[in-house]
Amino acid sequence: MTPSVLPTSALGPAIRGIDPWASGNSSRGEMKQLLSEAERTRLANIASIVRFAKGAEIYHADDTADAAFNVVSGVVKAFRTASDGSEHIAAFLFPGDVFGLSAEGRYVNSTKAITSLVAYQFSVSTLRDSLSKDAGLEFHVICKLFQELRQTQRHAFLLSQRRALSKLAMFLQMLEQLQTARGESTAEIYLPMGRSEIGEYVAMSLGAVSRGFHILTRRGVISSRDRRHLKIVDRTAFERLAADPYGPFPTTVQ
Amino acid sequence: MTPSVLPTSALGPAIRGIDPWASGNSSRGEMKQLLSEAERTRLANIASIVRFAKGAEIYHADDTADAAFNVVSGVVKAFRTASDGSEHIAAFLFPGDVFGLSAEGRYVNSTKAITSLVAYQFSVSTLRDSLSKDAGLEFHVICKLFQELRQTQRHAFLLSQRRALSKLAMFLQMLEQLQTARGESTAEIYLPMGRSEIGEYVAMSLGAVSRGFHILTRRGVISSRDRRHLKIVDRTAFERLAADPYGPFPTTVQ
DNA sequence: CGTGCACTTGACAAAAATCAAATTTTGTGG
DNA sequence: CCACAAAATTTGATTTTTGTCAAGTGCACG
Repeated sequence: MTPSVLPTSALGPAIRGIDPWASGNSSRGEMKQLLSEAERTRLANIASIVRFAKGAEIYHADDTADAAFNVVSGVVKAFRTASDGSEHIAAFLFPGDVFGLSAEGRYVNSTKAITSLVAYQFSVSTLRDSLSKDAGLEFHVICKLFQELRQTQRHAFLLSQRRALSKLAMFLQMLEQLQTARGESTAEIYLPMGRSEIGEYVAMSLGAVSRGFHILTRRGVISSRDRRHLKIVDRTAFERLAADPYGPFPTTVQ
Repeated sequence: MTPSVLPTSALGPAIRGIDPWASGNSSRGEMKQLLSEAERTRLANIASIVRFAKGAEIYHADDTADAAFNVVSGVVKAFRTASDGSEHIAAFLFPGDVFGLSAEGRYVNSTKAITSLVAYQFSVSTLRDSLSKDAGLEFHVICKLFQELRQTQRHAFLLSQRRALSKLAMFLQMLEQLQTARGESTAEIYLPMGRSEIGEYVAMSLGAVSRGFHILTRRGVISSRDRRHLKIVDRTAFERLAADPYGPFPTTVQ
């Protein structure tokens, strides 16, 4: 982990999420910037910007957790290597997400940039000080944690599906919703990760993932411009496969 | 949801968990009371004690989330019913756990008491006021969220296993560790839930769960006094099956 | 413009889901 | 405390699905 350090940018760290305590939650799928201008500026002062090349490891599971990160651009995978060498991906982290958040402990997962990555880096001890002095910030951490918890519950639900096609459809639905939440176009779904990484996230063999996409295409549910850009053609069939009782971005936990 | 309301007890609400910011984390598996005496008393003043009979529904998914709960004794399941009628259990909640925590939103899961249950009940709006006035309490909520997030990540990891025996072993390991964490005896593992509920949590058919226990018994890995009380006989074989790269209670997230 | 790595595809085996029937437990009302 | 009914669990036979292993194929990067 030896990234190049750049001067901190003007805007400052950004945490995207939903306020679970907000009243009207009409805009399903909308994630807003949780931090105020002032908070972002304050955080910028204790952060540095780091870059990682595609494929670079950011930290390794069980390393001492002395830094936390906030994604500016790019995508990160958080994974754990099992004793038999297989990898399980616990989460994909997108711009506005936070990872490594902790202190005086050890990282649970390894993290790796799956695209070229720009992120804010925080010293965990410094961050903790700032947190304890700023109730507003502390509150926003709670909001973000709520969101991560929900996202992980959805992942668990995805994994509980028995049919490969359902898993894939739910996975695509998640990506699409995250794309929407980031305010990007929904015309096409972009897959920043490879087939085997999808397999490691949805718990299917590489072969089954490939086959699954093939079948979805043959059935006219999706169509793809190339391996990483696809479109939902038959929305009805897609939703039926992805029937996810957990909506896009609800408001409550458990 | 029409529980009997009793006068609030002396001790007050209790939240069990680990402080992810605590320095030395030597005592793996230890969960401590996160709230101070004062905090518990303060919370007791805005809570009422409620009882639910075994099998009673506490609230239903998509209901308006106007109350949060803190388990005093008994076990709760948080689940979601899929469109095809099948149920997926997102979590089991034990004494010291919190559920329904949210405000002005709708519950994500349904919850049901799987044993007779005693819990503290909070009005979500009142609780939110207390939270915003008490930074210490806010901090402890963060701690508890960290722990729930970790637990959910473990659940996801369990679900990513392909072999039925591994899933079961990991499930038993979780129960055992929670038992330890609650300070109960570890001589025997107690299963408060039925076989089908186990299946709904680990994503296996009822039959596969039953067969799985049978095989573990036949192989001499476990032995059971009755359906709900079992012992680990061959610890080595057990750990090999349950090889869980996520330890009992680590300190970091992602 | 080649050379690898990532992906696809095929054949087969293994594991768990399903469906159905037999048993055991649990809870209830005499 | 016992007999019965209902519910939960075990067990068996069969089918479906996905994992595995092994070739191909093609896209991407140097």
